[in-house]
Amino acid sequence: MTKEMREPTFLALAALAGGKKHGYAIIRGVEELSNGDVELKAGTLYTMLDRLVFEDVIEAAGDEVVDGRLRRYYQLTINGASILGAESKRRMVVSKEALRRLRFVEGVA
Amino acid sequence: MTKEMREPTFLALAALAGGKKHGYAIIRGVEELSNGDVELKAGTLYTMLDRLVFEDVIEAAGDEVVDGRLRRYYQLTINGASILGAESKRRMVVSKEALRRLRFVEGVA
DNA sequence: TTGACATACATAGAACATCTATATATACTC
DNA sequence: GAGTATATATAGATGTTCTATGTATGTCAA
Repeated sequence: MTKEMREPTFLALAALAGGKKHGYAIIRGVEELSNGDVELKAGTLYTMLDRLVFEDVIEAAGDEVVDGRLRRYYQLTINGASILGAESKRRMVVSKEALRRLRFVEGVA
Repeated sequence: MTKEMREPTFLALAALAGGKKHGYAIIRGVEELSNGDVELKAGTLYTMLDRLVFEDVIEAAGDEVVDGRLRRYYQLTINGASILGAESKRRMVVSKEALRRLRFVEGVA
């Protein structure tokens, strides 16, 4: 099967879909995208960024120093944007179908 | 954060949204739901079923013997249907937003 | 009749992303 | 001086999934 993309990864990539961001901004972006109910952990994020760079899904997009603190920017690669697009579409199709089926069962949705 | 629901679990619950199914039928259902690109492994499924019963997301729905082979049926609980509904809606919102953002960046989607 | 494949359930151990916890450091506010 | 926000980083624990294997029946083709 196509390897599973886990939720925190999907949300981080979705956060980057709006343009380049540094790590901490991705954490904020994920929080915003999920209406506050997903708080990406720092430990998860920085490990993930290394992995995604290695997999050519994202790439470094310049460093910056603001208030004496380093900001390391990242952006989607072409490949990464394509992967995120495909994953988003796949998720929409399955989610829609799940909701459709639930409505046949009872008034759950 | 709300605990992550992993992809195989989501697909299995979506397969059950259409009504009760036995284990092997869930594997087929997931394959169908994903247009053949996700093959839920037997080891994953039977472990998962035990876990989901324990968590009150699904429940046993009767055993049957067909051609000398046991079929153990499962169905969503009220709780499980509600969880699946919420998860599906959440996924749709995020996926839609990701696609919207990608279109602003370039013609990827 | 042997071999392959579909059906059907089950368990043990490995792999791996995420989580918890911790560390470092600056700036602002109470 | 304590707490919170910003910002990155690493070590170790957790837990779902994966790989591999086992058992067993029925069907179809070589």
